Amino acid sequence: MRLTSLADYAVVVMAAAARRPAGASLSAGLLAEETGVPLPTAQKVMGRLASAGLLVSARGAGGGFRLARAAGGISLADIIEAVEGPIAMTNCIEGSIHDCALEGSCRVKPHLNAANDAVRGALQGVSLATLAEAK
Amino acid sequence: MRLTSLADYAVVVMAAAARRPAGASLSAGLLAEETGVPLPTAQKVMGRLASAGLLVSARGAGGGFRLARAAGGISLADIIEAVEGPIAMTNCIEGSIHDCALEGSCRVKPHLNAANDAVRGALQGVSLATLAEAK
DNA sequence: GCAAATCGGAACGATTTGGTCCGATTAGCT
DNA sequence: AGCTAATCGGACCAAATCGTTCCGATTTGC
Repeated sequence: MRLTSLADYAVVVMAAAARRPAGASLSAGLLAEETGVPLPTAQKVMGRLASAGLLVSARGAGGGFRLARAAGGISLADIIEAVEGPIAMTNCIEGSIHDCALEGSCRVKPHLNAANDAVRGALQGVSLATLAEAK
Repeated sequence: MRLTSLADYAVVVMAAAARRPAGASLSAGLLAEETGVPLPTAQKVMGRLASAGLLVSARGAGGGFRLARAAGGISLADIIEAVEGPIAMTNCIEGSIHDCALEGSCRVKPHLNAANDAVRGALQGVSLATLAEAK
């Protein structure tokens, strides 16, 4: 139940981006310097955020990133899923993966499913706009 | 945001133990056979559950494990913490660890703290008695 | 006193993760 | 129009964690 360092960095970077004027072009170098995240790591993180559709990227000189949606429309769950993959406490909750030998006779799966929804709901309730607030 | 396989197995084993009459002596071999969890893995998991205080163990022939408390007094969060360690989404939330270079100037930490409490609350709200129900 | 059964901890291999680097692409300037 | 500089995108490699297995310590029952 711990999120990876990359996801942690992703939250920090996204919050920094949300504090900037909307529509401005943010380079990975700029946000890395502002947040203190090492540049190569920031590049990797922002790349994943872009391919997940949370950031839109522009290549070449003068390029960079910008938020794909308003900060209020991006949730903490979105950011975590962009970097870590689907939020599923167990493999058997993800629809496509069935590598659990106990599946079929497992008695606890439905309960875990409910718990997973509760956790996911808690993370979906936190918007990027909130994360960017001064506190 | 995915729990490890060991924690997953721990939930399955604990639910199986809770379905048995309270006070009975359950050996690792018995629960392994009943749940389908490989025996060596079940041993390791139950060892951790015992040292965390969720199970009490008795050594020697005729020994085994039994629940330390009633099933209603054990939460899903307890089981996960016994196997995985404290539920803390980021290192900086755990009090004793301070290996984040951003700490001190980090703007998002208080918000993550609130999110962490929400997740933890969702897991504490699920009791082992519920998990042991037929569905 | 002996033997069987069970827990406890240590060691190994595999998978995932985190970090770094170099190539592809595009705008802006000369 | 060509060139240069800046920036993203993907591939590669080291490190840590996780999962599994095995063997030794301990205790009851005969």
